[in-house]
Amino acid sequence: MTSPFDNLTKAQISKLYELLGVHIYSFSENQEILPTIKNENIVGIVLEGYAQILNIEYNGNEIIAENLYKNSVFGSNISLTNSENYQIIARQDTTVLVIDYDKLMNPKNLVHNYFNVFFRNLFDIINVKIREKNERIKILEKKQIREKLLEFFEMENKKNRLKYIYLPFSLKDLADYLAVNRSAMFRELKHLKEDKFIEIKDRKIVLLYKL
Amino acid sequence: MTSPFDNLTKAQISKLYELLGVHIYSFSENQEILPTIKNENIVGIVLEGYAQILNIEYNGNEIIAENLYKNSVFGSNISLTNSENYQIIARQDTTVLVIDYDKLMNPKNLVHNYFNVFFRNLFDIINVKIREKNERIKILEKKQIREKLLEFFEMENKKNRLKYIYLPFSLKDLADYLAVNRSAMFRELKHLKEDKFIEIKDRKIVLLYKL
DNA sequence: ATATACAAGTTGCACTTGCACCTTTTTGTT
DNA sequence: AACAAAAAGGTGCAAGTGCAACTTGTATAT
Repeated sequence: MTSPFDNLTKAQISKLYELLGVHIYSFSENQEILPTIKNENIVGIVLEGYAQILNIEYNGNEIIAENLYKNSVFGSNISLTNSENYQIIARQDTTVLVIDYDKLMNPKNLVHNYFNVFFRNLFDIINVKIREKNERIKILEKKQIREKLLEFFEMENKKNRLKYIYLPFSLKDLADYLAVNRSAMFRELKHLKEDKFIEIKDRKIVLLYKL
Repeated sequence: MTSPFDNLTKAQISKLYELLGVHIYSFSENQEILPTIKNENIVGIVLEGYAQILNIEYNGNEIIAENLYKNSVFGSNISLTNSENYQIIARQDTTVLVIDYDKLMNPKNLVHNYFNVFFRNLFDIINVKIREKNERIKILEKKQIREKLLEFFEMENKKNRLKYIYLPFSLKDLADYLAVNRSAMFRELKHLKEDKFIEIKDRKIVLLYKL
């Protein structure tokens, strides 16, 4: 997993900070990140901690648009839609580095090798993000909960090639990820158990049809 | 809209081609693109024409994963999932430039300014792609067809700020984009008309609630 | 002018899902 | 140990949706 500062020395990172005029902000747990500069064109990098991007719907519903872990990259041109109806919340004490997008894209930067190394790292991180989004879309396109679940199992299974998968989050969060009603998903999981497709023990799901 | 070769002279593009050892392939209408090198780690750029990435489901269903127009960038690490169940089909006579991903990411490239300019263009193009995918996800997360439609209208409306939108594609394609059954979507459009939310004339949809 | 192909539009019906409202189990806190 | 809070698990029911099977409209080609 690439980090934004891979292959850069401390001295180069300092120079990079200066070149891009970065700002570093710290937020405590449950604090809103970047409420004031939200509508500006920025790129953020999570240096420490854990935060979430939430989409806020007209009815007040909050949907987790993205999880931001250490080294995650986000920003108006990267992970956010052009809408204003979102919020970024620190879920732990979190440190964020903020770069002005125009400064990042300034062609003059390209003469500095340390910048180009950094930029290449960003490219790599963003590519991973696209792959994740493609996976989610492929699941959400499925019309039935059973199909969504099986597609999800298939994808998780491809990552470790075992006959079972470990959920990286709670079943409740899985329902959100699949964008289906939680109890409807539970019902479908029960049917899958009854049909001997799967067995569930806590967060371990055994894929019986893979045996 | 950024193209991969913005701000590069013909001479620089030649040097770039040499540096990256690019290959250029031509495909005729309805021909499959890259059937042989599909599983290799590549980045493709559409130089001319129009193609589509199709996800192929276990039951043979084909879902349009992405439209590739001129200057679109695609590839195993960019727009494709890590599955093998997809196909890229030329919908017109199409010319594609292919770069080996490892060659693209070779740190030695970073000493060449023309490479860095090119790389920056790719970054820009890919960011647009992420924004598009975020928009689609935001729509697909909605549980009801009506909500999906209204979210779609909202997003299209934000792009031109008028009281109506022009569909960029057919209603059939809209149903695919929203990942819902076509006739169920028609039914819901009819309800929206009956409820005086919208009026439809061909591909022009008037948003009555915006008036 | 006729045939062909495809998008648009419609309808009935069975099945799936969301939702509201429960209970039980697990987890964390004082 | 007692309590609160959250996750897991469950159920009835109404509403929504997918699907199949149509009709109508429109454009293109022969």
